Amino acid sequence: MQNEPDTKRSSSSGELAILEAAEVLFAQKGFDAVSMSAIAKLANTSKPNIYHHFKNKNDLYLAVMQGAVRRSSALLDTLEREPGTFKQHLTAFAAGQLNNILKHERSTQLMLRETLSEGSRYGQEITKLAMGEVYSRLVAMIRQGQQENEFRKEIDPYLAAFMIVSANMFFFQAAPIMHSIPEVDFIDDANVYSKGVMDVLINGMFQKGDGK
Amino acid sequence: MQNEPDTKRSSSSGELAILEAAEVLFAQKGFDAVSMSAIAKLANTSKPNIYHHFKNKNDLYLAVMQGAVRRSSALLDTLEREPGTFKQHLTAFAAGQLNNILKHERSTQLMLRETLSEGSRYGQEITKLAMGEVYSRLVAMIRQGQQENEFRKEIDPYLAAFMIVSANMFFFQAAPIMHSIPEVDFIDDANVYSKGVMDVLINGMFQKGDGK
DNA sequence: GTCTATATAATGATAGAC
DNA sequence: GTCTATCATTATATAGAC
Repeated sequence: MQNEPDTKRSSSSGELAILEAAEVLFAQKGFDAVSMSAIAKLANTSKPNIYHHFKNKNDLYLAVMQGAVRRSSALLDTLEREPGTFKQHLTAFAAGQLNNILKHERSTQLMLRETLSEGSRYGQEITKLAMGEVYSRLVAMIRQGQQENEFRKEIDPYLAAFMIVSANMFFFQAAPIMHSIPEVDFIDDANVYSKGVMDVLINGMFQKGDGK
Repeated sequence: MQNEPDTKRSSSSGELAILEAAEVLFAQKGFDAVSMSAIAKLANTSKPNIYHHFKNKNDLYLAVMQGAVRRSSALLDTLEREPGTFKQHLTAFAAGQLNNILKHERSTQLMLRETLSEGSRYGQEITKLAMGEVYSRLVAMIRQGQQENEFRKEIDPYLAAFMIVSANMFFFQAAPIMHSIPEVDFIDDANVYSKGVMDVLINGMFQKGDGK
């Protein structure tokens, strides 16, 4: 029934099809622009069947968000222990997170939508958790770099981490409108982009002799 | 104030109230989540009166977008000719654009929404124009810095400009969910943020002796 | 230009058969 | 679990009076 296991759902076969269809449509058009009929149609089922699995439209949306975020943060763990120097570590993490974003573009789109909706459907809390996870790891890495005297200590690690997340998120978000600018070639290759970004950022944070 | 250049509408008194109300609501909740009744109520008028001034909901939305973008890009001109060194110039421009974003938050919210909507209401074209204007100016400035041997020549000016725009846009977008993190203080002051960001970026692009 | 009243279609959600 | 049929509500949009 539609009771609430706090982290997970039963995920029967029909339920999965509904969830998948809903995720596609919610990511594409946003919560209000998607009708239950459209979801039912894409999931090859009927509207009442959706209501059999989910209490209402909000409940369905929440389930979609939770699934999306859970999938996104899973891959993050594999990036935690990377070999190499400190700078390589940070660079690899940033590139991995960007690839993660692009791999789960529907989840990302959903999360970005939430940040723009003010009186939100508590999906904003979920977004905060997901982004906060990435964010706090980045902050910790940069702090460590400062303690090892690799990075300038006057730099706010929260701000530096924010710049990395910002570059990754906005890459995803602006890609559709950047593709039409012919001189911009980095937008076609996330690895090229990430390398270029981290080159500037790490160089900018780097502890060196000459003054600024 | 409402002197109409060329392609603009009459902007009678009632029309302005409708446009303003629509902009507020569209920015807050998005196109589909806003009803004509709600707009009429906020504008202190009736629904049929909106249809007297605008052909349909899409037409109203387009008018809102155009007005928003026109207002945003107007202030940009004043930033073009800033005194000081090259680095000061770039820093001032970036800070000015961020202030511009925050000053016209409804316009910005509308534009960001457009980037997330795929089969969009041709408002995406408008967004591209508005962002492209800022973007191309930044690219030109960075290029000039490279020609004057102030910035490293191996850096893609398009990518560097993108990083600045990205930092500014995402600052605006993520502010709501960053405010709850107590250690993050830069989010409360756009000038502090912009200064920190440009410090890292300019330092990262700076041409200096030691290799990377 | 602005309104009341209304047409028409689509929405979220339910009842109840199988 | 899945469906057909239907509810009440709300949406966009129009007709026509003033």
